[in-house]
Amino acid sequence: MIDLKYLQNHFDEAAMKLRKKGIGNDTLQELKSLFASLKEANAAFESARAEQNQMSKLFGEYKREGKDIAELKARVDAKKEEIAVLQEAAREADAALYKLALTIPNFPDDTVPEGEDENDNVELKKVLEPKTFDFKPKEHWELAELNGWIDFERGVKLAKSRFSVLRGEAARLERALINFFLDTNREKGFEELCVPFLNNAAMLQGTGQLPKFEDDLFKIEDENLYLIPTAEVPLTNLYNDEILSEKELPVLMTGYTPCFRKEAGSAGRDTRGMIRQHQFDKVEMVAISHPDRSDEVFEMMVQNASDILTALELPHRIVVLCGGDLGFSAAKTIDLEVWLPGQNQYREISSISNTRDFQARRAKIRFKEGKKNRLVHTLNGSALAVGRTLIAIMENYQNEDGSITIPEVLKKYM
RNA sequence: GGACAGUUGGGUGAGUUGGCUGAAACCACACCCCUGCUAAGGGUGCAUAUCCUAACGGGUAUCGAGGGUUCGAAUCCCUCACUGUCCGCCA
Repeated sequence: MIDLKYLQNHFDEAAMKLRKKGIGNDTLQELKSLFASLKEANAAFESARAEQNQMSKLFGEYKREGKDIAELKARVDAKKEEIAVLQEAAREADAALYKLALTIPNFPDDTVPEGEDENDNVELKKVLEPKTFDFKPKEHWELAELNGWIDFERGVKLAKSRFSVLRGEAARLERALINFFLDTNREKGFEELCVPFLNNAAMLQGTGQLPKFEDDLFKIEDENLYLIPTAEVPLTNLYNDEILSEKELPVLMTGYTPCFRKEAGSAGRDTRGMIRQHQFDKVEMVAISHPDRSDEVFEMMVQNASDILTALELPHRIVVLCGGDLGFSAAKTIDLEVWLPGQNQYREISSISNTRDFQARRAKIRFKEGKKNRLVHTLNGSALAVGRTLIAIMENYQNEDGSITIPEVLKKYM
């Protein structure tokens, strides 16, 4: 959630920032006035309640001294009626404010380029040159079929479309990648965690998936639980409603989880192959950082993800997302896009974001700075998306006969 | 799933004949003093959120969550959640 006081005191600045994300002034004006209404309603309620509390105290004294309480009781009863109305008004103001506030995206950093969509993202650099093939490289689904690696049909039978089954070497390679990613992250100082794959609504709200993106989530019937769309949710919310000590920062965490997404807005996109599935494996990095040092942590995370791709000898490029392509919670996002020779294009394989204090405010993650509590910064990033790495390996390591060479660094995991 | 017990501040843990307890005590933590060496002692501060104030300070809310009784609830009642133990089932 954005800082409402900042919105109140620096409206024009705030509005300018959110324009990058396509939020209009009207919405912000409404938010600002809801905030003002809440403050007003609260003030009225609280002062009335203060009077009541005052009288209640007197009540005790009167009784002890044996005074007549009839008149006092009449007064306090009248006050109570007044309070009931004020309290209800304050509650409504609160509900109205948060209903809107929770749907407002984070402010983009000033360094985020302007732009509408992914076409306006800015490439920062390329790492490793795409390899040239002396034959026409195949796409991963052709290779999957040739090698019997992915069983799309039976995945659909077991669940529904956009589910698939990895078989044999592919399943082993998937597992090898998970281990390789986790080991690498651990060596960089990330603590490895194994977390629940179902999280409750409060946690999903903490990281920003709820209330606005409920349609993208798989929900468990009759339970207040959702399948996680990313390990960012459990890892970040590990410290939900907690106050850390300053010396614990930064908290660096990594974990492997499957991720579940309805891909509701992506009907028709990437229907062929394994690029966009309802369930995919991912190894995630999450950092809880001191707010003054989150930029360094961010750089480190980008570097780490890039290093992993380099170790796998996979050509990739590093792209900074423009305002229009930035996710809801992110202040800044850098994507790593891996080269897919079969598709002849770069495709996203990692997305690393600094959410600044946006998630911290929602999830109430703070740290003690001296005597005061201050919101932390939270960051998350894939290192890496496992299924897409598998695809990248298939396409980049393919041989003319359709066989696939196992990358050197993975051999010890196979 | 059944039975019983519990849920208080960073931790342990008092408080359950309703008001003087937002919360004793101890531990941890921070700062200061003394002392001096593989220690110890003394002092002060220390829940969260929010509002008012230049500040001092004060208001409001929160003792698992929500609701109720009452002038007034951590304390009484109801519902739910969670934890523990025993039983059942189970990887």
